Amino acid sequence: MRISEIAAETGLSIDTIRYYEKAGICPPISRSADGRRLFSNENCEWLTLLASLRETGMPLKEMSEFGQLYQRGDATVAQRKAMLIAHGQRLERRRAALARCDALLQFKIGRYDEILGEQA
Amino acid sequence: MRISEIAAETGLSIDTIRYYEKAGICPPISRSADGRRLFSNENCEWLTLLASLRETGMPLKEMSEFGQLYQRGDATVAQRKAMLIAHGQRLERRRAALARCDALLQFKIGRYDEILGEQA
DNA sequence: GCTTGACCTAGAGTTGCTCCAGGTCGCTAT
DNA sequence: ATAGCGACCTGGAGCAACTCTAGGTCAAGC
Repeated sequence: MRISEIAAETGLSIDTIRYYEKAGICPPISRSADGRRLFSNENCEWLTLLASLRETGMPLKEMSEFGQLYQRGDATVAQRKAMLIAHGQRLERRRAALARCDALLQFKIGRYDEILGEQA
Repeated sequence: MRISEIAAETGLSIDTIRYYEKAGICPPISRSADGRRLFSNENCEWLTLLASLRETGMPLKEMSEFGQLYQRGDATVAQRKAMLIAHGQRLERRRAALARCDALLQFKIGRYDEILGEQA
């Protein structure tokens, strides 16, 4: 697949994908004869996972660490599982922050509606 | 209140609070005789709101715009309401991203457990 | 054969912090 | 008194994670 297809598939920007490759956050991507990136299915799945982890707050350093472990095979499964569980806790904290903010928004919007009611 | 108390209250770092004041993202804070910041209750509530909006992905530019509107009084209530509603939609998208990532984590962890079962 | 569009690279710019060096002030213990 | 401590101050450097720009290659369609 071409880079534009991967961008559409993963939601990452083309620049971000190139940046991830250069910084070693995803594995090196194979190239066509004229130097363009050609993504395998495995590349695509990997970037989809990375996009989801990143979108929910995993730092790049941790993402590349996860990639290193993956490359070392099944011996690192327990470590990888621990990383994903830790990330799950991050999700939980984010969910709580969203809920708190939502409550605050509802409260504020309610007060705005009162003011708008008086003005009318 | 002192800056360390505001940091504890809002979850923002002391550096971030100073940065917000310098960048005009929060209103200027009054000072004690020897130059230390003294936060009013209103300052504290405002920073609490900003912290919650920021934590859930509102850009700083939008936050200061919201502050500008607030300063212009009740005439801007409708605009401010629209901004908060738009932010509520951002919350919704974030919630969906968290849920997708959570599903992915559960799936991956399940597969890791299978591998770990075989290894045992 | 020339233009168009998708790709390439290197490098500069942006956002939003975070950290550091060097300095002030008020308080306590010697 | 003074020496040290802790909480604060400023200006500016450093950093993470993109995002954009300039200048270039190449294949395909008109």
